[in-house]
Amino acid sequence: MANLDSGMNDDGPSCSENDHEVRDFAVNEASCERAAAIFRALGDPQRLRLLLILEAGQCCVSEIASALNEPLPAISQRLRVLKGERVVKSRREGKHVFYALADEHISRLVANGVMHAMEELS
Amino acid sequence: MANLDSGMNDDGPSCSENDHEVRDFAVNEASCERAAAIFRALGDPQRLRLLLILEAGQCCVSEIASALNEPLPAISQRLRVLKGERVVKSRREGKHVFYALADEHISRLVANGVMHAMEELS
DNA sequence: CTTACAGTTAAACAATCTTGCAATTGTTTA
DNA sequence: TAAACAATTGCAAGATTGTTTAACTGTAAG
Repeated sequence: MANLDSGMNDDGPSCSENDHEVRDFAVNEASCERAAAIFRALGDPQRLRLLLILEAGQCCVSEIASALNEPLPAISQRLRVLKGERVVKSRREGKHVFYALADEHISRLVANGVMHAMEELS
Repeated sequence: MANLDSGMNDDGPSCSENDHEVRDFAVNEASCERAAAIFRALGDPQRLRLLLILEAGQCCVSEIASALNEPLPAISQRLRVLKGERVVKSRREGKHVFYALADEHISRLVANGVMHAMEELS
């Protein structure tokens, strides 16, 4: 990552552009796209509410729908978006499809975001 | 944090609705809105690139613009969005306006998101 | 096979967001 | 005060997103 504090001139950019930076650039480029896609998926109150339910354990679609008191297709759509970004994973069991957060990393991201918000608002 | 593996019944909902949950509901309601707003602000590749620059230290608008090789008004707009959600803060110093990440919490959120993406893509 | 239940998908419409360019504000220096 | 530089704002065009209703698929039970 760039070191902004050093090498700050009055005229030029403070962000040096050496080999290391250039090498990292491609990585960051792809990572930014991916990270932004995840953040975008989390960036909706309704989807986030849904994720908070999954934070407590896996759920099937109709359970989520009744917990959030919303029509089932709406929930299914949101889950589709979340699954498209691999924020949640699903598993069919008989008639039911169970959804869960994709991994611990996502779980932590959600928890951190909401906790930050809660601290702010407290 | 929730334990996903345990507490799953065959018939009933896995998400219990006891007093504790109900009490937390109002808090979560507001927190979701706020957290989603933050995530939404982070959910754009261009804004995230900008934030990665700030991750390394404060910068003025024209520095950011030249580092990202983009027109200054575009950067200013993005900063406005980010500041609107209190993801960044600004400080005027003479002709220049310096921007920085709002706090450590935001910094960690950004770093975690991008690191997750990098690991995924590695 | 048919009924009922669980979930997904499609299409249309509204709403929101992003961007680019031009004009404007604010700040310093001559 | 005028000129130059730094940054912000306004506005229109275009793209993305979210929501809703209805139709469709898949699965188990009668």
